[in-house]
Amino acid sequence: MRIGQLARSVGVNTQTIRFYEQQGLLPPPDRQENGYRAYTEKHSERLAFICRCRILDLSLAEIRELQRYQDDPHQPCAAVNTLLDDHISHVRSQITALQALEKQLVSLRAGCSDGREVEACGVLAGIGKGSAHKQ
Amino acid sequence: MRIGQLARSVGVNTQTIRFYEQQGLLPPPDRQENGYRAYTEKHSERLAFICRCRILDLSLAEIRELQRYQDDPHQPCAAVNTLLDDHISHVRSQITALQALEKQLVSLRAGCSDGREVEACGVLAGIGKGSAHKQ
DNA sequence: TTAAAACCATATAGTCACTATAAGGTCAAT
DNA sequence: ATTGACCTTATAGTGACTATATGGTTTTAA
Repeated sequence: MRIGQLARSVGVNTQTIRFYEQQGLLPPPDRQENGYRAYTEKHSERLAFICRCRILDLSLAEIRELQRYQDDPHQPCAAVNTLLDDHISHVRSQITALQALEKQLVSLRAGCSDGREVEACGVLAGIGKGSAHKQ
Repeated sequence: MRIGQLARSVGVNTQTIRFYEQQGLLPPPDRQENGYRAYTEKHSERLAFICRCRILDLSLAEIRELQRYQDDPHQPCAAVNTLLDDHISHVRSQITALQALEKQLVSLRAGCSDGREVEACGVLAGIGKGSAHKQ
């Protein structure tokens, strides 16, 4: 299978596949006589795994770690669970931060309705005062 | 005021201030005889405004836009409100996406408890199957 | 047969908002 | 005289790609 076919079948673009190879996430495939990359079903599965991890918003470093577990399957799986638990708390704290942000933005927005001049705009005035320091 | 004092007073680091200058967010200050940047109160206010916008997670491009409104205060402020409304919907869709992601991760995590070998791990198996395509 | 299109290759630069490093000049205090 | 804190510029690194440039190969159509 050439790179274009693999890309279409998994739904990524070809540069991304080369990028994953360069990053050590996808093993370098054999080459055809003309130098084209020749992929096998194994590559396709590995790439699909990477894509599903990315959908779960795992970083490439986390994916590399999961791959090390896959490649040595007789370890205890506690580390995998820990990785996922950490990722879940990461996602949760992102959600919390964004919800606080949303509240702030909505209250700022409530300070102005259209039809004024910028000079009298409650939104710009609202940003202009208040604390500039992060927590 | 020199760059270090400004940085301390607003709570950013000096490179960030130079970066904002280079990006056109902070006007280039006059220089002392030795070439050191000499900031005024205006700069301090402008920098504080930028910081508050960044806390609200506005992009540098959005901040540049807001500054254009500040610098020409006799326009209608509808554009400011629109910018903020767009930003609020952006934040909301981030929240929604992360909540869906959290659900997915939690259900994946439920598929395994510790004490197994990686080979039998429900988490890795769970990532290994399912769709790899983004919507 | 030839020419266009679709494909493949590598290398390099750009995105965003910084942060870090290198290499050096200036100033106050010891 | 030298240490340390400050300032300067320029350049590279972060993460996960995406885009561009330049050129070779293969397939398809006129």
